[in-house]
Amino acid sequence: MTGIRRDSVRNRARLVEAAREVFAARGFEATLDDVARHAGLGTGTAYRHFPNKQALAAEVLTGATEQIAIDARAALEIDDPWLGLVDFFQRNAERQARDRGLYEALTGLGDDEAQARIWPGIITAVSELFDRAHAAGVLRPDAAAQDIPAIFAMLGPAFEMSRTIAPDLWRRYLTLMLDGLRATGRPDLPAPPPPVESLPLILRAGKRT
Amino acid sequence: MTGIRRDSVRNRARLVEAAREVFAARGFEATLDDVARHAGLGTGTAYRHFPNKQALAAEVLTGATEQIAIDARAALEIDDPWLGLVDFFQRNAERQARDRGLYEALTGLGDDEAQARIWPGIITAVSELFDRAHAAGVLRPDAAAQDIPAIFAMLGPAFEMSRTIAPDLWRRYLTLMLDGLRATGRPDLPAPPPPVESLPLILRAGKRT
DNA sequence: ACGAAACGGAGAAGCAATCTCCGCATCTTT
DNA sequence: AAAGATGCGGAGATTGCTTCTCCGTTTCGT
Repeated sequence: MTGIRRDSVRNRARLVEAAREVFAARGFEATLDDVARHAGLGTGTAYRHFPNKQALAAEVLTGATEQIAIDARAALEIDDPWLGLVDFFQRNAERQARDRGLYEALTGLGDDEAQARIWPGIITAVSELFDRAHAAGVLRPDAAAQDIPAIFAMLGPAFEMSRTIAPDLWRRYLTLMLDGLRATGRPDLPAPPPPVESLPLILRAGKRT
Repeated sequence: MTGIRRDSVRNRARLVEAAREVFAARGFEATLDDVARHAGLGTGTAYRHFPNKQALAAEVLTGATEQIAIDARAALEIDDPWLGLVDFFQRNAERQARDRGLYEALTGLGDDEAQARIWPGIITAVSELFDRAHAAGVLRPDAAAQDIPAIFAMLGPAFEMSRTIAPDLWRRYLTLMLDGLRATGRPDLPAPPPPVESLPLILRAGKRT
């Protein structure tokens, strides 16, 4: 009887690491072949360790996604309700700006179950941030927690620009939107926020069929 | 010698009309076959009248794109500098919300020459709107004309949501961003606006290679 | 040194879009 | 009304991917 081969274990780890880098840089459009090559391994090896791209992606994203809800809770520790909100958005935007795969997983382009699993937790956690800010009167009264996925979706193009133009450019546009969210005597927002049931649709919007 | 056949002329017109509808609804991902079928014609007919999809798209977009610069000039007729700016954004967003093909043509996903042809005119026209608003002190001082394409790019996801959730939803997020642009004692924007030379890159960002 | 396990990468298989081809239908002209 | 020219239709050839398999060769563990 033979034991577990050391090279096999090492190659699996290399694949995961390569996938992390490749998906972050190019999103899920990258092929498993791309990942394998980047890991210095053959295609066959990639397919022996993972049945398909989704499986590998799932492995890579676990943790990255949990982090989001953790961040939301951390933001609640910050005393100033406004700064807490800003902190949440900045932390998460920062990650997504660096990781295209993460952005795609959170908004529509990745796989569906992942989204369904992740967002409810985020919304719940962030709703508290919103409630607190509303109570303190620092957030415009007509802003709602349902606006969060929409805001992240809109940041997507800003992340892309950041990649090609200047790494920090997204901060400019996030600030613009956050300033729009502030409560300082401006007109009411037109149109109600999207209904909660349509959250999945918000995220799917833009997904090319 | 034979004259021009009437059915041929009519079919060409039908194709253009069908293309207008199909591209508006589904963007340029639609195939020429799709357009032909929607026109009630065969694929071959489509390819006889237009060498390829781009040619048809060009025909459909002429006019729609000129309209934008016209709108910008019209907005200058409005006395209130702020309202003029809002008017410009709203008119254009409205068109793009209804016409996915137009949005794609203006931002990165369409064909490149079209963009190069259109944007300079827009920027020039809108720069005046910005200058006027800056002079009146109604626009945050650190906002620049280069931010316009970026803002439109970010509205893209909002347009998609509007299509699937509520037709007016984009107004909510446009207002959010415009409110962020307003001059009412808020912190400076981080990161400078993208340099003018990088405008094409801004629009290309998000274009999948 | 031997057998089991894993590797590599060419290429099979599948898929989707673009575009061609030619027998058939429809027009215009006389 | 007949004839020739022109346009139509849509099946399928072509092209360009990506996904995934297969098996001769290499590397590992005992």
